[in-house]
Amino acid sequence: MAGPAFRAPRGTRDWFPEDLVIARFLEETARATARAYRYAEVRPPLLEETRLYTRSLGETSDVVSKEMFTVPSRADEGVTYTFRPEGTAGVARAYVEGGYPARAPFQKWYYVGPMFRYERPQKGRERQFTQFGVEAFGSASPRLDAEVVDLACAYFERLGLEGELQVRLNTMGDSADRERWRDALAAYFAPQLARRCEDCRARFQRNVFRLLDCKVEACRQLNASAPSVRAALGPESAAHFAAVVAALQRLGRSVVDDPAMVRGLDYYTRTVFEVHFPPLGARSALCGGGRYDNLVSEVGGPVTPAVGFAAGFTATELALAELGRPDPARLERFRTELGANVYLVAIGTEDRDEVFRLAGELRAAGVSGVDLDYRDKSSKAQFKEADRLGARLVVVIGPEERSRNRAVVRDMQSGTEENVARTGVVPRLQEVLQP
RNA sequence: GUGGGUGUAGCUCAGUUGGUUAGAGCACCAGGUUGUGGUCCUGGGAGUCGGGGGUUCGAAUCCCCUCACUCACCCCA
Repeated sequence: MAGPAFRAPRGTRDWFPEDLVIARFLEETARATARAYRYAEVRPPLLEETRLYTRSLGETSDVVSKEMFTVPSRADEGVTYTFRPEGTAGVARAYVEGGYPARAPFQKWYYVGPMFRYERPQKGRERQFTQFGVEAFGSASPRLDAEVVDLACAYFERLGLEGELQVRLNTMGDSADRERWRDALAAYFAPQLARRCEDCRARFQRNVFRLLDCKVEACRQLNASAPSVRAALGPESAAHFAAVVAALQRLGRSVVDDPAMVRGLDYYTRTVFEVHFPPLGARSALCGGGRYDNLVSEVGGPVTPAVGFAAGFTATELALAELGRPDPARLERFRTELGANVYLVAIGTEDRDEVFRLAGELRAAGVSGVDLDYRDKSSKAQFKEADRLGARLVVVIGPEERSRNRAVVRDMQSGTEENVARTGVVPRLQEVLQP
């Protein structure tokens, strides 16, 4: 056979029913966790005007400079749209456009859905991937930062990654602090560029903060005495950071203070954090987030403090698979839905119409997972199919049953059969499947 | 964008120093006598060996190109 004529675009994949078992687990756990903290779902479009991203994420960010899926507008010359590479900018735009700043400024929202980045695919990274994110608008309280971090942790715990989660926390300061820090870093790094790696020299032009998380050993040593953001913090930012740590402690969350952690997007202010699962080694980061007090005003709204995070399903799914979590029993519910509850078997060709009619009655009565054979299989093969689909019950109708207006109901687990009146089949099945 | 690895049945793979009709396991389908699953047995369908070109009497096997996938770097979820 020749290869398929069409393939899914590079970096994308098809989610087949059996793959959706884990995807739905991730998604429904996300919804349940968000609900526990009273975050409500929001669904902005998958595309936004390109300039929303160049404006909010920063022209020099990698995402904007080389990873956007952009399409032209057919109507407006010069306007382009971009498939969302992340969720926060679009949600912030929707928050403003929906009029929330004036009528109900405090909002706790979450979203689950696909994001797109034009990158070279590799392990744990795709061009289309799903993110679960939360955004809380309208409060600068450090307790809200703590709640968001706590929610992120709770999510991973509910997924089965409990026990060894690590929260790494840092602050980027407010705008003024950040400027001071940037200048200090530039002044410190400039004279040592010759001794640093090529990537660092490139980063120096693009984003000085990024030199801090270089992995090259020589660079790391040079980083050890780099000016800390803490020295550049004004009293308010310093107090905020301390209050976030304290609030997290009140929730029983201890954090790792990581002054070298910086995030790639321009909109972060003050709190930034990542949740890691150290047993995963190099790829231990499960989610990232932080506070973005300037973003809402950046996209046209009034100055509005906000904080949030986003977790990628790809990395999380990988983590779960590598660790053999969660317990398979917890996925059983999703897997069961792929199979049948009731399978109807027709003995002879002339019984098929009656079986088909019964299927209609059962579905109309609200019984779920009702299926039957459509491929003219032998009765034996029909039973085999029922077994493969995990049917709890099989209803058999043959010439004998039809002539006497009866049907046989077989319990596939015990193997016991009972002969019931044809009119009693629906109530009987409802009764058995009820508990 | 830069580098490495891999491409043989639906899936996981084998295929000896290039030698006749390319194999296994799983999966799938059908049987193992009259209307019944899970085990077992038998049989079956299915691959232009990623694609193209070259070397050779002969290529899945050697060479070149190309595509795809994959891993790493950059960056990130």
